[in-house]
Amino acid sequence: MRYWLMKSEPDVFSIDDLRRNQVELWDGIRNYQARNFLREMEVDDLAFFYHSNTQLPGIVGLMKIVETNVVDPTQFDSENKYYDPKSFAEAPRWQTVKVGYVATYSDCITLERLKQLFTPDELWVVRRGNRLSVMPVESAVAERIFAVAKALTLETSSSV
DNA sequence: GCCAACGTTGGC
DNA sequence: GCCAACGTTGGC
Repeated sequence: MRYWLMKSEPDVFSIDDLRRNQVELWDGIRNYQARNFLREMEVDDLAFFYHSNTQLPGIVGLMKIVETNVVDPTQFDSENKYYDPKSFAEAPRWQTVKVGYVATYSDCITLERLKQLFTPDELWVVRRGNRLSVMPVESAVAERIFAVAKALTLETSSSV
């Protein structure tokens, strides 16, 4: 089982939207490196949900991969923002996954916090100028993120 | 195949 | 809103 981090702009699609829908197709990825990671995903892999391009960027929750190698339908829809006229049904260029809601953390693990805790080699999202929206997270790093999430929850509940 | 121009991402 | 990073496009 592997761990991942996936970015989304909360104005477009947030952890609250995923909680409401429970399962969602992760569409619109049009970067080959990100797509290659999507292709590597397996059912039951876990992915951190990261809010980007927002007031308080950071990890806000957890999701699970529920279906893999899904052809992204938006590539064939000329009305869609993610339409790719160079992709053909016989050989679709863009595959993605369906994700399932697992949890929302009681507090956002902010980018600022992540930068304090992890080196750019450990967690790519803290790399300066990083634009990749889907990336792997090593197990040991994932475990440390889980520990931080747990500590935040305890902090919150004990301060009430 | 090189590289300048351009567009997008995303933190701040 | 600014701008650094960086992927993509297109002329040559």
